[in-house]
Amino acid sequence: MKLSSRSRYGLRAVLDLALHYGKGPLQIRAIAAREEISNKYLEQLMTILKTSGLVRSLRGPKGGYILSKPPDQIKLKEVITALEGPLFPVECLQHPQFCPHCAECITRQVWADVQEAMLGVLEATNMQDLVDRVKTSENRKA
Amino acid sequence: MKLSSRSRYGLRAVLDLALHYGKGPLQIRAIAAREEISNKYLEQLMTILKTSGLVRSLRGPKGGYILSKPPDQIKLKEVITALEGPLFPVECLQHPQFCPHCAECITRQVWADVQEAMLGVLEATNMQDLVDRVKTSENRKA
DNA sequence: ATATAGACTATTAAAATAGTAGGTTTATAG
DNA sequence: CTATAAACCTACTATTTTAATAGTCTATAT
Repeated sequence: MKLSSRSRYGLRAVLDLALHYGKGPLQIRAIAAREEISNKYLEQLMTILKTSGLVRSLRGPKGGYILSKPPDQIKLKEVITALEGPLFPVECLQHPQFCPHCAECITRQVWADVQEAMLGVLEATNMQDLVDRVKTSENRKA
Repeated sequence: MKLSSRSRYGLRAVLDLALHYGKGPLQIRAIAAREEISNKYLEQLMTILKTSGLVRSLRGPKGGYILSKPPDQIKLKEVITALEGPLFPVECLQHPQFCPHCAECITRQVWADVQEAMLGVLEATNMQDLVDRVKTSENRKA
């Protein structure tokens, strides 16, 4: 029941982009350095995020990546789903035919409750919320 | 972010034991047949549950497994933790030294929120709750 | 032109997962 | 006392996923 590094790194990269929203593109190299992720691995994550439509890329010198929407319009759920795939704790919630017991399975209801609890958090929070948290935490420090 | 089959099967096995609580031991063969799990694989799961103290075993003919406490004293969290290991969506929540950014990491707070939401469900529900749900769902059918 | 930066394709080492196989021990029923 | 039922124990294995790494190709700003 662990999240992949893909999602951990990816969310940090998106937060980095959100912190720079409106200030031009960020390069992989810069993000990777700040977040201490391998250049090449981050490249793959950015490709995933680009395919999902969350970020846009600009090629060539002075290129890089930008968010395709303002941070307050990006729910965490979108980011994590893009990176991690559909957020089902068990296969049978997504594909009932996966298990012949689905119709009457009581444990399946439990997993539905768990899923709902998780999604509740990820739908209630957007990238701007995280940006704000970063800024207040930086003020506290200063 | 998927639960292992270990946990899915294991919880179903524990629920099976809970449904028969007080009526003597259940054999692996019987549980495996009802839940459509391989005998040998279920055997491993029962060993895990036994090591964690959730079930007790009786050897020899007419032996089998029983819950070591009444169903209303077994929270789902105990069962899942026994099978799945500690329920941390990211390593750095459990071991802050895992990542050098932990102190100031805002995404880490998100994962803490997600964890709290999940654990909320798993701590609020016990095995007797599931037994009750099975019984009401059976009554509805009849 | 040329340097910069993303895009694409392939490979890989390590770990986890979901089993399978087969023999050993223990307790009970007859 | 002996046959048998059942848990117990050790080992193996095929598959998948993960987290990268490597190298080449393409677009573009200056």
